[in-house]
Parts: sequence; structure tokens; C-alpha cells
Amino acid sequence: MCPLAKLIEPRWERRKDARPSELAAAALELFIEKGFSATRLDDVAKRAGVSKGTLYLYFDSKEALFKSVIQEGIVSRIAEGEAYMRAYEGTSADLMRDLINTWWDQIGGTKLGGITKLMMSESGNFPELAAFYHDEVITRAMGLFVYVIERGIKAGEFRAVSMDYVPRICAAPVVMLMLWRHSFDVCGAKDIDPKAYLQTHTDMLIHSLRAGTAENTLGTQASK
Amino acid sequence: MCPLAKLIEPRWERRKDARPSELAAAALELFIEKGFSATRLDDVAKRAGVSKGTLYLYFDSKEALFKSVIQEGIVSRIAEGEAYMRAYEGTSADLMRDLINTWWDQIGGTKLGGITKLMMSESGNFPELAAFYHDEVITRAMGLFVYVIERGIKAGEFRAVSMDYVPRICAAPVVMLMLWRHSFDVCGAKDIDPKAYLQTHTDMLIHSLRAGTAENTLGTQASK
Amino acid sequence: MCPLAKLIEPRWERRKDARPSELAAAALELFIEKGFSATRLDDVAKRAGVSKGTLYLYFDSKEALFKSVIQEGIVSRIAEGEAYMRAYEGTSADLMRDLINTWWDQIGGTKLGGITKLMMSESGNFPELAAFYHDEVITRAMGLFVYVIERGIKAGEFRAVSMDYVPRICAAPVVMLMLWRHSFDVCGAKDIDPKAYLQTHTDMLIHSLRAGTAENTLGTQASK
Amino acid sequence: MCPLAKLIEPRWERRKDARPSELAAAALELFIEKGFSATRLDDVAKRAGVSKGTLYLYFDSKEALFKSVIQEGIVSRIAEGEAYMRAYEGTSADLMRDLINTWWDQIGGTKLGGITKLMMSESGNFPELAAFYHDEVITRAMGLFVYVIERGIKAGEFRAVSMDYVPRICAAPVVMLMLWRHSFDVCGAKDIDPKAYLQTHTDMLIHSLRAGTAENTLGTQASK
DNA sequence: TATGAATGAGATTTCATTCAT
DNA sequence: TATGAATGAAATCTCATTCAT
Repeated sequence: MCPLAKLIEPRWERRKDARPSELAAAALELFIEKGFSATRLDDVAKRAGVSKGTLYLYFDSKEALFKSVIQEGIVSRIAEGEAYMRAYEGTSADLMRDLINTWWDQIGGTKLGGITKLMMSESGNFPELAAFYHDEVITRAMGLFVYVIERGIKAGEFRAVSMDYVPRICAAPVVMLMLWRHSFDVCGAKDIDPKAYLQTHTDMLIHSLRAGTAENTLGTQASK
Repeated sequence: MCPLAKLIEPRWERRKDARPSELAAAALELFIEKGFSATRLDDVAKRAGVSKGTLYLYFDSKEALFKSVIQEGIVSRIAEGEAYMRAYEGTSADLMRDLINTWWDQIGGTKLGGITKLMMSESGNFPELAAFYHDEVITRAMGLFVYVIERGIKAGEFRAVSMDYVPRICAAPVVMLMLWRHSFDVCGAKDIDPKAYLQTHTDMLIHSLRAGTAENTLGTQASK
Repeated sequence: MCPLAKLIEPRWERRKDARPSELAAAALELFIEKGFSATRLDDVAKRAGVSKGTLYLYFDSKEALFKSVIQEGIVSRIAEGEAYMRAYEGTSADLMRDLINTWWDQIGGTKLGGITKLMMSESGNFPELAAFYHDEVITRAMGLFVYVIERGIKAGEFRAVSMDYVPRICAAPVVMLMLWRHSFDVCGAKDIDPKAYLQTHTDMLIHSLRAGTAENTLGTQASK
Repeated sequence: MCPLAKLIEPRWERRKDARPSELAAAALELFIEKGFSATRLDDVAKRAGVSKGTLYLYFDSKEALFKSVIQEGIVSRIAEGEAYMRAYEGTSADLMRDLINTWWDQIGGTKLGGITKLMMSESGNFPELAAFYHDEVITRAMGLFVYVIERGIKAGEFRAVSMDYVPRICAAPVVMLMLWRHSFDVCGAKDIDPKAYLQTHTDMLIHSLRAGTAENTLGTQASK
């Protein structure tokens, strides 16, 4: 326990705590690559460098492993984004650009992006997990867009649009890009430059949100 | 097809040619409900009202059935859309609205919408099929958006935007809605009114495409 | 379906109905030999001459197979014994001897005898099945002894003993012989001659049941 | 044992010699509850309050543990019974009653009674152990009955019956009661009052052994 | 063409046993 | 002596696929 002890037996101590995360990391990669059913625990074990039985020391079942993987993969990241946003100073248009670009750099463009596709694919087979993901991830992520847009409206920078669907529509092209990267893009259709795509999206987005245009009731009647 | 024919041929005496389609229809439902792996041929056979062996008279394997299901489900519809579009007379803004609404009514909002999610989920395990889907469905569907936008630009109704990403961005919210309906929406998150959502989207879209605004170089440098 | 058809394809028709019984028979032997846990389905399948998967066409699980085996093995026999008894004419002492000897010849001494040991061993792991066995087999079998003893008492041949425990005590040595044959006897301790053992038992039994002795309140106070 | 000793030796500082017995005691309970196969060493270790690895310091394998449990559980008790008997003064009928009642109080009615059922269940899978049990336990226990009966015959109290099967038949209802308590009785069939049952048994037994009745060749020809 | 009984490879899961610490 | 993480063989169960009828 004393600092010295760590020097004497460093490997052992680290091992036990780190194991579940190591296993989950190996599993995440495979789940993203192949989906839940097509991933064999044999392969997860092999990739993690342990035996199949070891998986069952840490996870009760394949399903439990899956759930753990999703939660461990996502939960840690979402809070970081929220904190970053609150501290921003600058125009809301710039914040929107920043949000979208950062999202891509931190999540969408990384391995984490695959989790979204995974959850979407398996939502039918894991209803409780899907509910958890919906509440903890999707809703909170959408909240980031709500925050930016409301911020812009308050400042008179954006028009007064409805919060019912506009945030979703802002997010949709970003999410689609994420999904794309983990589905058809893999199959040789690498024709999208993420940065350029996202810039086009933000350009259009900000253009249509900008205040001072003729149709400034945009979307407001949609909420009925 | 004529009323008389129905009287002459009792319902249960199906033409041989119809069999594969019936089987594929049963399979489609299950694939959409459960995904590829979780769908058992036992259940497909049961739903189609035939024996499991019969499936193998028409399809070489589960994979072959899957491929056939995807192709049969989609290919038939896409051409109809194309024809409809070419004949349209009216503003491009209206055509855009029409395209999006019709897409939803004909595809996105129907069972067919599930195919998109299915293909996305399974693209990694069926690369050739994904390639086929990409080329035959996605690209052609995207072509409809390209057509509308170019039509609007030619008529001076829309600004001169780049064709590289704008069509994708126009389609993204519609596709997302489709995916949503077949994933998280099922799990009790029925909080989106499709028609209102789509109207908000088209409002924003047309607003940002409309000619005569300051930033009319929108997206053009993005293709670079 | 016509008699002729049976001659043409006799094997097929018989097969389907007989299968479950064939499988259960193979399973019974192994369960008796090794007990429930130590019996592998591989071996059951091998002994029945089918594949492992075939077992699952007829039985949902190993437990279901076990239950089926017990029921099929026992239920058929018990009724026969009851019918035989009712028709008997002669002294009750002779009927008692006959009951015990017939039981041995028909059940105890045959493969069926092993079921009793099996049920006793596994009763803790299959409570519902044990309850079934208790009600349908043990209670009914005990009823045969009750019948004989009451018959003898009515005829003035036996003393008026209590029905609470006497029947059980009459049966105990017979059951023990059965259990013995399927446990220690197997291990080289083949030192019991069943017929002689049973004759000694019936001699003692009838002697102590016979009316006209001094202590003829035997057992009656036991029921209190 | 003295109160002082308890203060001097803290409870957890057990003598090394006591360890195996503690482990065996924990194992015995579980073996009796669940049977050999269904007992997991994990549970044995947990109940004994040690780690699974520790079990292997004292026992080479699960089988070795089982054998040790049986031997330790039984061997210690059997000698006590023998000594008690030899010292008895009184009629043989009373000794018989005493033997049966004491057996029940000391063994049959206690946890030890479960060992008999256990051995019977597992005899097929542990032939050598079954042989050991047969020789060391069953034969010696049967010897107690032989002793009583011969004692009664010598004294002219009992008839001259054969020693071949009579002792077994005397013991059978007692053993059955033991087995019953650890099998069907558990499943809600708690309908036997042991004391009353045993009294009925001894009444019948002594009645049929008593000298001075007509048929006093009982069982003698059975040995042939 | 149609059936459905049969197959057997392969998946998940369990657990007695080992061994580095 | 004691631990408990790790192992891997073996068991149950599933299901796409085949084939005799």
C-alpha cells in the first residue's frame, strides 16, 4: 500500500483493477466491427490475450459484457463535452461550429463513434440498454445543441426557432456522418471528407438560423 | 390482376413465381424486427406458412435469402421515384418539399424504412451487398436530391451550392428519422411527429438554399 | 395409409412415433447407471444411435428428458398392479406374498427398480418431479399394501393394526432390496438372494400380522 | 474447552490439524444438500470461509474431498455404538428398542443420516468408496442387529431365526426412514412422525421374533 | 415441389484445477 | 500456509443445412 510497495510489486496491483477495462476495450472493437451476434467470445478473449473463462470472472454473460462495454465507452465522455460548452465565450455561430467540430474530433471520428451505430443496430434486442442510451447519451447530447441555439436566440444572434425539432435537425447530418463511417464507408466508399462535409453543414445551418431574414417564424409553427 | 382473374384462380393456388416473393416478404419482416443473426429460418418458414426445407428450394442459404430480400424490397421502389420526379412541374422549392414528403410516405414511414437500418447494421458482414446497396440505392436516392437542387439553381431559384455534400446534408435528417423510427423510437421514445419534423427540416433547408442572400458562395469552396 | 402402403414403407411410419420412447429408453439406462449429472447427452444420443441435436427435437432440455424418462418409465406399470390385486381370490396372507413377489418380478428386479433410486437421489434437485413421483408412484404403491392389510383385517385374518405406518414398514424391506441392487450390490457385494430375502420378510410380516396372538393392539396406539 | 482457554486462544487461530475437519464439515453439508455433482467447490470454500485454493492444500481433488468427508463423517460414530451395546444389561427386546431409538437419535435423525443417501446415490460413481462404506459401515451396523438377535436367541427370548436376512429386514425400515427424510420428505411430504413410526416397527419386530409361538422355524429354511 | 426429421459444427457457459504471489 | 486470478476442457444447447420420402 505504501509507495514503496508499488515499486516492489507493480504489475500485480495494476492488473486486477485494469482487467475489466482491458476486456471491455477488446470487446468494444469487435462489437463495432461485427455487431453483437457475430462477435464470438473466443475472439474477444483472444484479442484481450486471456482465456475464455477469464471473461466470466468479470462479466456474467455476453449480454452483461455488451452492456458494460456500452456504458464504459460512453458515459465517461459525455460530461466532458458539457463542461467545455458552458465555459465558451464568443458568438453562438462560432460555438456551433466548435461544437460540431469538437464532437467529430472527440467522438464521431474516433472508435467511440461506432458505439452509436452499434446501439442503433442492437436497440431492438436490448431494450433496457437502448432506453439507458437514449436517456443518458442521446438526450444529453441533444441538450448541447439546445444550449447553443437558445444561447444564440437570447443574444439576438439567431432567429426564434422551435426547440422541438431544430436541434435534432442540426445534429442529424453529424450523426449520419458517424454512422456512415462505420457502415458503407468501410466498404470502399471512402468518398467523404469529414471536415469539408461538416463545414458545408455548419455553413448551411448558421445561414438558416441567422436572424434578420424575411421568414423568421421558421419552425415555430411546427411545434404547433 | 383483373377482377375476373381473381375469381378464376382460387387464392391458394399461387403461381410458382410468387413463392419466392412471399418468402422474402416474411423474411423481410423478421430481419427488420430482429436483425440478421437473431432471425431464425424456422421463424421465417413459420411466418411464410411453409416448411423450413422449402426455403432452400428457393434460396441457397440464409445469406442468399438476405440479399434477395434487400434487393427485392428496394429495387422495385427506387425507379418509381425517379419517374415521378422528372415529370414534375412547379417550383423547385415545392418539388423539394414533395420529394421529402413522398419519400417519407412511400418508404421512410413504411416497413421499407427498416431496410436502411438493416443494411447499415449488417454492412460490415455483407460487404458486397453493402456495395450493391450503396450503388443502387443510396447513390440513386441521392441523385434525386441532386436533381432538385440543380433544377433550382438552373432556374435561379436556389443559390449555386456545391453538389459534393449539400445533397447528403439535405437527406441526412430524413434518413435519421427513418433510422430513429426503427431503433430508439421503438423503445418508448415515441416523441417525434414525422410530419412536423419534416416540415421544420424543409423550411430550414429551403431557407438556406434560397437565392438572393448575402452569403451565396455557400458550400462552393467546400468541394475544393 | 392403406395396408399396402405400410408394406411398402414400413420403416418410416414407425420411426416418428417410436422415437421419443427409444430416446427415453436409452436415457433411462444411463441415468440409472450414472445418475443425472454424470449422464452426458452425448452418450444418450450415442446409445440411442442418433445425433445430439435429435434429442432436442423431442425434449426441450436435459431436465425435460429426465422428467419424461421417469414418467414414461413408471406411469405405465403402476395401474397394472392395481388391477391385478383387486381380482385376487384367496387368503390375504397369500395375497401379501403374491404382492411382494410380483412387485419384485415386475418392477424391483427389473431395470425399473433403478428409477426409485434415481428419484431418491435427485429428489432434491427436481422438487416438482419428486412431488409427482411421491403422489403418483409412492402413494399408489403404498395403497396396494393398505389394500391387502385392510382386506385381511376385515376377514379376521389379520389383527387390527394401524394404517399409519404399518404399510410403510411392510414395504420398507422390499424397497431397500431394490435400492440395494442398484447401489452397493453393484460393487461386488452380491450376497443377497432376493427370493430368500423376500420370503424371510413375508414370513416375519405375516407372523406379526396374524390374528389371535396375545398382543393384538399392535401399532394401534402408535397412531395416537 | 475450559472458559479460560477461549480467552487465551483467539477463535481464528485454529490449529492446523483442525482445518481439514472444518473443510470436510462444510463439504458434508453441501454434499448432503445437493449431491456430489451439484456441489461446487466454490460454495464449499465459501461456506468454510476459505479460498478455493486452500481446499487443494488439504485435498487432492473433489473426489478426495468426498471420500474424506464420508470417512470422517461416519467412522467416528460407529465405534461408539458398538461399545454402548456390549455393556447393555436388560432384555434383548429392550435392547432392540434401544438400538433402534439410539440409532435414530444419534445418526438417522441427524445430519449424518444424509450420508447414507449420499453414498447410495454415488455408489456407482465411486466404487471403491462404496466398497469401503459397505465393509466399514453397513456391515458393522448390521453386526449390531446380529448381536442383539443372537443375544435374544441365546437367552431363549427370541426364536431361532436365520442370521442371513433377518438383521437386514430389521434394519430396513430404519434405513428407509433415514433415506425418506433426506429425499421426498423434503418436498413437503412431512407426514411421518419418526418416533411413532419406529415404535410401530419395533412392536412388529419383537412380536415376530418372540419365542413360544407356533411357527418357530421362521426364516431358518430361508438360508437353505 | 414440398416436407420435416436428422444432423453436427459451433456457440455460450461452467467449474475443477493450477500457480504466481 | 493461503490466496484468488486464470485456465481450458467439457457440457449443454442452437440452428443453418441436408436429404430421404
